[in-house]
Amino acid sequence: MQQTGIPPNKVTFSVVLKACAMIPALQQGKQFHSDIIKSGFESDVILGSTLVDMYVKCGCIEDARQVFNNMHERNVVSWTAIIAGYAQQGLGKEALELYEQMKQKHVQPDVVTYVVLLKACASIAALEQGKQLHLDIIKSGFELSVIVGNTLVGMYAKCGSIEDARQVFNSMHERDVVSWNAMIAGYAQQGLGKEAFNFYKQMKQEGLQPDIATYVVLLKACASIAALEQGRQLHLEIIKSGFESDVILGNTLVDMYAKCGHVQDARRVFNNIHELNVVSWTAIIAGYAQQGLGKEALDLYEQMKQEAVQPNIVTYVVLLKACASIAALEQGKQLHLDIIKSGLELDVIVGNTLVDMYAKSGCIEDARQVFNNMHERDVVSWNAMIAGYAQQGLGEESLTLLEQMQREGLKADEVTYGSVLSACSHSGLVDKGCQVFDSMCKDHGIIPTIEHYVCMVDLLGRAGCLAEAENFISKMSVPPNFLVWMTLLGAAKNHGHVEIGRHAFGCAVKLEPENAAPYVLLSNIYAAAGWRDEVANI
DNA sequence: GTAGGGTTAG
Repeated sequence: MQQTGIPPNKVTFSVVLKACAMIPALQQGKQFHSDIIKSGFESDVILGSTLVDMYVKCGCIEDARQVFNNMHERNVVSWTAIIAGYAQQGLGKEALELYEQMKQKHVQPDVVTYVVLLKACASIAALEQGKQLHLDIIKSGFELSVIVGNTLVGMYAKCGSIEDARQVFNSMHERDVVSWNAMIAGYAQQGLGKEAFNFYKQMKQEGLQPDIATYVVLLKACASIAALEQGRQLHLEIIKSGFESDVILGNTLVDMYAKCGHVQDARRVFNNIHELNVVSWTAIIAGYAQQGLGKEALDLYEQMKQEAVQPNIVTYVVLLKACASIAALEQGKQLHLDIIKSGLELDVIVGNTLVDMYAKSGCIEDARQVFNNMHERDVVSWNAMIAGYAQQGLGEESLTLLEQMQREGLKADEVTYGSVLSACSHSGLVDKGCQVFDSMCKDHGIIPTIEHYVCMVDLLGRAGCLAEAENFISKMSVPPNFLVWMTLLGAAKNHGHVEIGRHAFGCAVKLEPENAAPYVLLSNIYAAAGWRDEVANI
């Protein structure tokens, strides 16, 4: 067209931008953007909205925002396009903030706006805001739309409120296969595999045909509860339905078999996928890694590279976890280089996984270096580093990091405190550990888990404060479990404390009468004390 | 003849 010299008009540009969004093709999109400016169509509201959508679909939310900010005129479509962009990137907070601005400008939301806002809530599990939107939707009468109903079901399910999802589903005037899929997916996400299958049965009874997404969500339900037999049954149905060549379904089957512990079956499905993509490779690599077969996982990575499939963030995370599980430091370092080459080292999740890999491989200095070089750190980053110090028994360092993290305004969570307490215990920092525990409960409002209690008993017990440990157990807000008593019993053994040992033994045996471990420890205590008859008796 | 939306893979 350009060769014939016919000048493109607004409609032409609109159509080609849509093509760029579909592929997606950022470079060509940018070229058209500059052509639009040259042609003087810049201020057209339709082209502006299309440009926003093109940048969104190409993953460039910043460029989309810039176009949006420079628009002379903005209507509901323009606002919806940019809000959808933030929602798709998982930036639900920013999306909801834009909605507030939109209302201030007196632009009325329509059905599509509500759909993308609900998706924004789903992306950040903002249940309260989702409920408020639900009320607005009812007021506007949009709840009769099937798409709105389906989105509400998905929003409630992703926010963890499966009851609300069910209520919306039941009240819907019209349902299609997506409605059923959304409900089944909701149950699968919550690990409620049985309910998911009940819905599937009901769906078929009502005469609806399952589609590819139905099978995908059902297989996820199987994976979540390791229901191998139902997974096999579905596999047969998929073959009968003719969907077996679908790559997404194939990848989901690989994942289902792997999560059910049948990596051989996973491999068989993998070998039959016609067009293996990065997800297929990642799924099978993750399958081997989850089974503790780190070497096989790394071998597959080599094959993947030979097939010229480009790994992405998820692939690297899975591979680093495989390295960490077998402490394969050399391969981990090689992966680190590959990650730097691919430009993905700035991703927070990748950084966190690198810290964890180095720490688990015993290279605390390398872990710290990655940690220091990270551009952005979240609570997981700090937890990974602190856990590394805890594993090395470096109590002071973990305490310093806890303080530093709090100074930087991050909230330590139960995982952080678990690591810090464990580090204190291994370093003999009794007073510090007790202070941290008190501060965790009183200043930070964290309810201690049984793991925290075990740590505290270990901390006191190791230091020889057995009476304090026993007293601590008597004041716990949850009933002490077997491990708590075993920890006290172990401490009693190490410090030759017969009375407390007997008490801990009695409580442990009450909880797990079949377990031989308490008997072994108590007999050791008696033996050390020279009580031969008691040893024989036990 | 032109713009934004629902379920679904690692």
